[in-house]
Amino acid sequence: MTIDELDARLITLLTEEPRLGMLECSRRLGVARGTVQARLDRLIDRGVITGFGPDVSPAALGYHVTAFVSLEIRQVAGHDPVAHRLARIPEVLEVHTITGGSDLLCRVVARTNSDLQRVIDVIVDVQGVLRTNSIIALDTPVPYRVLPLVADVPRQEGRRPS
Amino acid sequence: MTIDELDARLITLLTEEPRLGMLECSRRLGVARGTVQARLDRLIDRGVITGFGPDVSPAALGYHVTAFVSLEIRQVAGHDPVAHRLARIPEVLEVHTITGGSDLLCRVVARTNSDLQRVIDVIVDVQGVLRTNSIIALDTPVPYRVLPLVADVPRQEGRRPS
DNA sequence: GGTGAAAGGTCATTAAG
DNA sequence: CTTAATGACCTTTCACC
Repeated sequence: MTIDELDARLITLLTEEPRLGMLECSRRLGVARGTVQARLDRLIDRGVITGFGPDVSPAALGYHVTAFVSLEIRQVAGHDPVAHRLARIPEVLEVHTITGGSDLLCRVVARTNSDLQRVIDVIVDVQGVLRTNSIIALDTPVPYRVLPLVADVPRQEGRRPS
Repeated sequence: MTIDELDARLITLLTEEPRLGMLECSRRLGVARGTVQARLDRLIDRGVITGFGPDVSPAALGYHVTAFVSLEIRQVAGHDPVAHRLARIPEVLEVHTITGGSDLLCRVVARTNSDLQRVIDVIVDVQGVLRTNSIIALDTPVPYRVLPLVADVPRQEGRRPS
């Protein structure tokens, strides 16, 4: 249940040049085209690759403010109902249930700081939300990425073959 | 500097069925193929779409633990040097500079809870890091998504035409 | 390995801001 | 007048059998 070095190279290649065809991939990787196709299919139905969706930048859409909002909620029948209501807010990009003093952590975007106030007001109005605490992301020196992880997996396996 | 309804429909379509060709897109959207291509190109070089990379699931690679680690750092000449060093750790998927009591917020993954301890140890060893505080994400009821936001932008523009 | 089907580019025409 | 959409044509390239 893991990936080998060829898989890692394939993922890396596809990440760097996503619009590459299978044939081009096979040439660059130095393997047969059928191999590439088979590897890709396996990665997809093993759930390693979940999709090829276009990556959209909220900032380019005018949402220049990112914040992490932690919520305390009324804990009745699980956290799910609150999370479900939060999911209906477009500016809420992500929700986690967490350990520590708070119950939920949301990643939120807004057009401006005062727009963030509006979004937070919407969140506070969600039934079951008791308190919020917001932290603004001023800058993102390391944007989300998984490539280093992908490249690392085969090396770890190499050291400790399962 | 925003997107219209056709752009939103195109992004939505491509997100739901990423392996669609331009021709198929044009058919589904009811516009000419050249239009789809032109729109896509414009979205890409306006920075709205940043890439088509394969979405990799860390969980499928064996990294079942996600945590948010906030750091206090020695504030010398900017936060950049520390962030730069953090970027060399594969398990660190994301780094933000933030407001509030801490200076940096990292999204981190690990194979297990005790593996998380190892990763945190690596982070603590980074030069300039004074203190860490970790919050584990137990569950993710709303995984990262931008589609609702994308669908919302044209509607907002429609209401308040610029 | 061959074949049908797209991608990707250019162009002239037309429409709309 | 500028910008965008359209349909037509063409060549290269790929996906599938």
